[in-house]
Amino acid sequence: MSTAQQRPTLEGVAVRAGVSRATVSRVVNGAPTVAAEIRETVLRAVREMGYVPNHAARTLVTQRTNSMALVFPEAAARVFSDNELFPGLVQGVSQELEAAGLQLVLMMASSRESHERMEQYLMARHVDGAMMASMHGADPLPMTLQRMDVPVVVNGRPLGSSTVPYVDVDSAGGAAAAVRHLIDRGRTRIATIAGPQDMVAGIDRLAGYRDQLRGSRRRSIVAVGDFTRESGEAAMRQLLEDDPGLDAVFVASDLMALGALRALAQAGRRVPDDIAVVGFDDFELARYTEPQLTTVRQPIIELGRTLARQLLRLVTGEEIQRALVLPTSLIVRDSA
Amino acid sequence: MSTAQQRPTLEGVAVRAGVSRATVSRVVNGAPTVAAEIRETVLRAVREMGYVPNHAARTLVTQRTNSMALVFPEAAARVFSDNELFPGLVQGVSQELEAAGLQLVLMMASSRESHERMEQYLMARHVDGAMMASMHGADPLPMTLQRMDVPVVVNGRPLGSSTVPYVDVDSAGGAAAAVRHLIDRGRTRIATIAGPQDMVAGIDRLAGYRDQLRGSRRRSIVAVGDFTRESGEAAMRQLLEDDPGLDAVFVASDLMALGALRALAQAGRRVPDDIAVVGFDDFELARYTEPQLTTVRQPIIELGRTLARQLLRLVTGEEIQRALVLPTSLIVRDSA
DNA sequence: GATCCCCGAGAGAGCGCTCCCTGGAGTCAA
DNA sequence: TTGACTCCAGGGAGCGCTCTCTCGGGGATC
Repeated sequence: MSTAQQRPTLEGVAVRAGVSRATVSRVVNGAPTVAAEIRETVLRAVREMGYVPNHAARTLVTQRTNSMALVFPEAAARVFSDNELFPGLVQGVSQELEAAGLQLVLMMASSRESHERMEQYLMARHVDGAMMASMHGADPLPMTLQRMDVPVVVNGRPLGSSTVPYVDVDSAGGAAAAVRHLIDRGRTRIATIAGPQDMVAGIDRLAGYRDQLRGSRRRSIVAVGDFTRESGEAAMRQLLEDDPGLDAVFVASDLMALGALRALAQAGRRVPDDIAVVGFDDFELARYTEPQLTTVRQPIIELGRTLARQLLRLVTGEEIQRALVLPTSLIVRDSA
Repeated sequence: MSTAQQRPTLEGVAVRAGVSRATVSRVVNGAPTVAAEIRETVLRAVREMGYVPNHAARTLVTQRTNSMALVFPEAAARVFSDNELFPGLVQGVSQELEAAGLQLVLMMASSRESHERMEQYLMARHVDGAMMASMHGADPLPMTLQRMDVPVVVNGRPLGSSTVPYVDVDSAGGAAAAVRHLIDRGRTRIATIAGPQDMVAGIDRLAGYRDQLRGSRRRSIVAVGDFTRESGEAAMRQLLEDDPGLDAVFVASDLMALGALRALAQAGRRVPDDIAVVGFDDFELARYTEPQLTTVRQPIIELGRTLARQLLRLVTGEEIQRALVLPTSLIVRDSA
């Protein structure tokens, strides 16, 4: 029943324009060695017939697929923080690829075996390159791909030894800025609720806090959470108990800051009057807390774009810096 | 410098296994007409050489690309509510496609011209089918694709006349359930803060509220917002002013409910004691409000899966229901 | 006016795969 | 034993495109 929309081919256009297939190909691909008159004729035929090149045929001979993969390995999407960052990242990547005329293939592994399928797929060069996001732990896949000459860029400094190029945000710098802000506001006893110490973000944010505090000859007061609200609440209670004289806390994620805010409210401490609070991430909900949360913003869309741009360079064989670190910025609202 | 990883081809495997190309093809594609012994030999060769079929070559002859597009037309990603739903939708779609061995091509239009590029791309059958999400207004693209025999399914009941199959969530039912819950709790003067009336979600949620209220012979009290927190806050203030005797409000989005909560706090009304509040969406932040928000949840991952499943059926030529509506469910927390 | 170039168009091979068609070998009934 | 038939493997065409190579013709040069 289907109308069998016979798509026009190069051949068809060639016949209509009264030239050879090769000439049409030249025109379509913008080769300079075509007489203006003939080019016009061909373009008209292309327009009239609604010709669009067959992607598969082109890929078959050029060996380029004109598409890039964005990979989220292994149930990454479970974590709320990933979910929050996901849209921005995709948007950034998407913008950049679109500008380059490339397609985005999204791959989310949901199980161990799909992880293997992904590996196969990428190794088989079904895409021209891959970006890997939300790397938890030390996934060997990026290195494997690199060894097989598949261009790959990862999001976030890889843990362990790795020579894969990456793009990250300046977690340490952001944390330092947050602490500096607290110091500037005259706070003297500044604690932190750190993130898990097996994740780069957790490690770097704590390091930034420590460095800045050390620089100003104050002692650090540390509790560790796991980036969830509950853990933030518990950590805050602990801190209050350990050191009731606190007048500020830098919390390594907005979600934990939310928990901290609640613990503080329950303890009857006013924010920011009694205790100043700074978060990290600038999640949407940071604007909806009471008081609104001062926090560190990551340039998430820019991160996506940079990821894509680096991959593009890699694919075209340009030299790239292995590490690219994007600046974070302190968003001052009401909580500090 | 590149090691020029000569990927093995069917031919190579055939030589190694001492059979013809056609036979290898049969084995790889699981044709039943191959002797067990030969199959084994071939499979061994495949394994040893790490053979993976060339996707482009296969597509060229079969005319199937083994990939589906998920399309977000025109700057959809601007809206927070889309951002919140985006990850779940993608996850659902992705799960289902992965199970079917298909790839997901994500397309986000960022401008008018990219909208055209998308149209070209889809019409050129670079994918086997398309899912369109976040349809704002009455985009003609789905109908155009349908006319060109490109399988397409949209998310959300299309406004205007359209014969394109869609999957939606039961907004009206959810709203009705929310109102019923309020009635059951003994509330008598139940207002609503509706969403924009040029969006299906806004329309349907208001309709559900009205129907349920009419059924119980109560009068409806309506304010209209635009799904933002600010509009929710303003609308709540308005309602309070218009009808100080309110004892419940159904808010058509969690974000607006957040605003309403704030307005109520400022007006010194206690929730849920003085006024009960029910939201809609079950965004993550609904769990972090004070008090925690009772709200209507949409099965967002399931929505994604269903979207993909419907498209799969469409592509394989099965008959499908044009409209599929997934149930919503009331999540009772503390605000009502 | 003959020779040499160079520019621009066409011919043709082939990318890796599927699938139709052919044909050989084996099976079974007559 | 033979013919009809089945079963299964191979041959080969061709999907739509790119790209190299070839070749024709017009202008410049002597």
